[in-house]
Amino acid sequence: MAITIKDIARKANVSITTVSRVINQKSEGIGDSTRKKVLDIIEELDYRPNSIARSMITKQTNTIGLIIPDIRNPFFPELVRGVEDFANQHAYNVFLCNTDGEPKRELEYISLMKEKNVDGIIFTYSCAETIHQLEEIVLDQKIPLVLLDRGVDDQKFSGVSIDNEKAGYLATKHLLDLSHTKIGCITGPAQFPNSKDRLNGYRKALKEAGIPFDQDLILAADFQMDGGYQAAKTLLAKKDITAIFAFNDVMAFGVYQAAAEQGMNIPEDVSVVGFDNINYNQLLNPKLTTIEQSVYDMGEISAKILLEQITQGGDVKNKTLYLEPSLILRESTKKLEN
Amino acid sequence: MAITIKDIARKANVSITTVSRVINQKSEGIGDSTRKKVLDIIEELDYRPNSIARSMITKQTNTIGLIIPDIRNPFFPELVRGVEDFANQHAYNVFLCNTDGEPKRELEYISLMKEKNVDGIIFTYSCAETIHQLEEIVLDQKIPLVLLDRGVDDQKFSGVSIDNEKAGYLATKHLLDLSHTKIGCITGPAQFPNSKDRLNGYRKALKEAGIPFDQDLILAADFQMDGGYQAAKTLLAKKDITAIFAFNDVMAFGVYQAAAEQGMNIPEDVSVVGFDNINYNQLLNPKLTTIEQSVYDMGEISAKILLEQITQGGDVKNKTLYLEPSLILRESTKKLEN
DNA sequence: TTGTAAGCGTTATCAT
DNA sequence: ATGATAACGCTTACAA
Repeated sequence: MAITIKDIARKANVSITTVSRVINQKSEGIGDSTRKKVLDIIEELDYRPNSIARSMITKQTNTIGLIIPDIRNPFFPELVRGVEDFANQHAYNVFLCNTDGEPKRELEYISLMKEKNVDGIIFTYSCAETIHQLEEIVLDQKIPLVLLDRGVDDQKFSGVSIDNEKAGYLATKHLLDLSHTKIGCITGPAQFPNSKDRLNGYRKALKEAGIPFDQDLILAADFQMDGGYQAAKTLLAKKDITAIFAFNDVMAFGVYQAAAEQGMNIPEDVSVVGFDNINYNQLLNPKLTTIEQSVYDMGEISAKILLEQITQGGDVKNKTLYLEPSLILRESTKKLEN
Repeated sequence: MAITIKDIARKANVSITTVSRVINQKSEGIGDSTRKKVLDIIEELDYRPNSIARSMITKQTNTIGLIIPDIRNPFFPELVRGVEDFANQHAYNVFLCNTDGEPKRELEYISLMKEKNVDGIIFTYSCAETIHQLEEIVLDQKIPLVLLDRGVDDQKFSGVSIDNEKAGYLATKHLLDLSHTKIGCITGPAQFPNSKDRLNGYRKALKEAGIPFDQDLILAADFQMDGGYQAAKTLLAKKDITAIFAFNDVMAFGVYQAAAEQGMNIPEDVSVVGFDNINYNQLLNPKLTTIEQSVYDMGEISAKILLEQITQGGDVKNKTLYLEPSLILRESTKKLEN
């Protein structure tokens, strides 16, 4: 049997109330000698208050839920770390949940987290439809929630994301500046807001340069390497494309594979721009030019916003933050010679 | 105010006991009509029992702690996923904790997990000393714990790991078979049991081949890319080394960098073997020959063992499992011409 | 088949 | 400055 506040009280000849007071550092009204006595006994017995019992009363668990598609996607470890570090610094623990982007599991985890009485949730969703149901589940119970990365709805929830449109614009502009005009695009799933926004940036850059938008140059994939590979194969085959903009680095890896298979060199035959700047991608040959998003920061900031909402309680205003993307120039893009 | 078992009871005109019974699916003694009535109301009000309150009584939280050095190390996402999947399938949630291998944080997290009343802990430690303190903290309270990956102590705790000695042997043997005799070794921190075991395998292979062991060929690093890079620089400079065995892939990446800097080609000038077979390393040029460990499986198995211990309660025998490593032949090793 | 009541380990309220 | 006691929301003997 674990040792409880009662044991401390008994051994110190005080009431459990007193013990509770010294544990919670109530400054008011405790004799110095009593405090010391209690503290000593706590130390001696190595007593730790049972946080479950505490939670019952305080309605706080010092726990947050972090729901993401898949930690194996190299984008997420950095993000998770940002969340966990900030949370831990503020005495919170984090439940990690992988949904694989399946709507059913997304909803299940949300429910589960509610059942476990987390103080708040950070959620990277995959399915737009989930968001609607979220409102029912979360909104009326006022459990703080911040949407992370995949599109953000600044009406109903707080959110953190990069400025995806700007990012799409930057990447495309870079290729245009290198005289490319036939720029293939491998997007994420069409319904993802982040994909839409990046594509908007792409169109904007094109329009600015007076180049017509060609739907045939756009292929949707799944943010996986093989998806990028398949899409690249199609793009490289059927069009006189001189550059490809992949909406994440992992898919850009697939482009590398497809190019190698077809005996095309990067960047001589085709320029490639990625997205995310995940670790170790500078090991690629040639090194990948890509869009950097401060993933760790995103995680940290989302945790910060969440904890603010938690501590401020009830009716805080939602807050949506957009981080600045930037272009990392490496070796996979090259001016088009003619 | 969230809705409780009382609300259900009141609305159904039954006692909370009855409600509790139908929630927990006690087969015994509940009238079909009552059950249906209660179920309907639960559905209607979308009631979920408060797991905190439940935990107070049952002494179970359906929660486990997973303590690792750093999720950003590409070895861990796969492992974490294995744990989380298995846990989730059995209605457990997992707290993710990153220690950066700092002994202080390792201990803190263990304590924290105890305070949060997790049902068990999966622990990848970094500091041998931590293990001693673990005994005090964990053993006398019989909180189930399984040691993962970094060395295993089959006396006091359960554990899951690959057969590191065999892995070291396999890698070294492969290089010996290719006629290499001057084989540099970049190990992990010297005190890590997994490093020691891998080195033992290296020695064993050498001995078998009748080649003397040379301590100067062995450099300890930190499992990070830069550590591998530094060590490789030293090794490549001072010795007529023709092959390097790095104790993880990330350090092998560092070897690639160092080799490139010194204008050495892999595998023509130096053969390289890695360890872990992390994702995307086949994107390296040349593709990395490495030791495969079934990381996902390790995670899954550790979760399985942990849950067994949890459900069997009290005095289960500790269980230590060693998985089989295997050599993945790719392009970074080559027969030594002479 | 159903209900009453005790109790889990805390904190919060109100006395003393 | 300290203590008695009622919660918190549930499960579980023990009754009925």
